[in-house]
Amino acid sequence: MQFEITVPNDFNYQECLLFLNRNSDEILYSVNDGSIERLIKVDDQFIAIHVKLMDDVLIISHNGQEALNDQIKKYITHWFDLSRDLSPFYETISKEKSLLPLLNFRGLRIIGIPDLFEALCWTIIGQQINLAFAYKLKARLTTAFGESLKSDGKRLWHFPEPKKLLEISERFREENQFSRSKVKYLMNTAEAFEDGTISLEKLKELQTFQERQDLLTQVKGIGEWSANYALMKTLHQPEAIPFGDTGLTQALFNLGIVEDRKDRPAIEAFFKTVKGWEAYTSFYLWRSLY
DNA sequence: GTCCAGGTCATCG
DNA sequence: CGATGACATGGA
Repeated sequence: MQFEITVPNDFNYQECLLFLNRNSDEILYSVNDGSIERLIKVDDQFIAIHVKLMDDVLIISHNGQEALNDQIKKYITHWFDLSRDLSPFYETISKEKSLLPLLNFRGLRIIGIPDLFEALCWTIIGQQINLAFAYKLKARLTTAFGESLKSDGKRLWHFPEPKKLLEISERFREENQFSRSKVKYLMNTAEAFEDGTISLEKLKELQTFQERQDLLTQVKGIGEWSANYALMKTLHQPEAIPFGDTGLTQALFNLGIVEDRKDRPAIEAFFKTVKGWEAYTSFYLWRSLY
């Protein structure tokens, strides 16, 4: 099955691919010759999708029923944040001299994580270790507990369901170099999904950013950084700022926006100048690091 | 060996 | 409250 998505203004496929391709240990999708493959879950079914760009149109092919086209389109739209008008963002950063370098990445969109559970687990995996190692850990966790499907001779992987992560054993932890706290936090999160404390629906029902952050940080292991990261990547909340992020503070320092990377008030003051576009500014600041 | 990495929690004063 | 140490391990 195949269908098309017309891309919006200010969409740069190459910039998005560059982000997707930043680590070769990524296991949840693959990028080859400008096309992307991924195993996604829609309507409780696992569907292998293939995305490429031709003449400003995204061509989506998949191995599911035609009836799923709408939901798959929704998934892609969320993943690449295609429904956002970025022109006000570029206006905003154009007014800040220190942010002009970010205009080089015009057309880059926040690459989302449509699955809330995956997003939260990814934040836990990434806490306090370097990204390269984090990708390795994610791959180990996924191949041990995730779902997979063979498509064109290649195995595609889907992040584990909450229930599966409750099976993590001490032996797995040791053999795969997870710290005790990471495993504890992952299982806390899995439990919160299993018992209904946290769900995407519940999160969406809450009206304010603060309420949403509070719900997520109820889980031991999800702190401010993790909650805000998930709100940025899964709910596309424009005001989400990953405070405490080392990459973010590094980028702010590099651009001469803060002198002291730990100066939280200075960082908060800076973000007031990009109000409504805090998440996008953060994402572009990360982009400025490579 | 040292330092840091897309943090978080518990425990102080 | 804000500060501080523990946690845990790969990679530069």
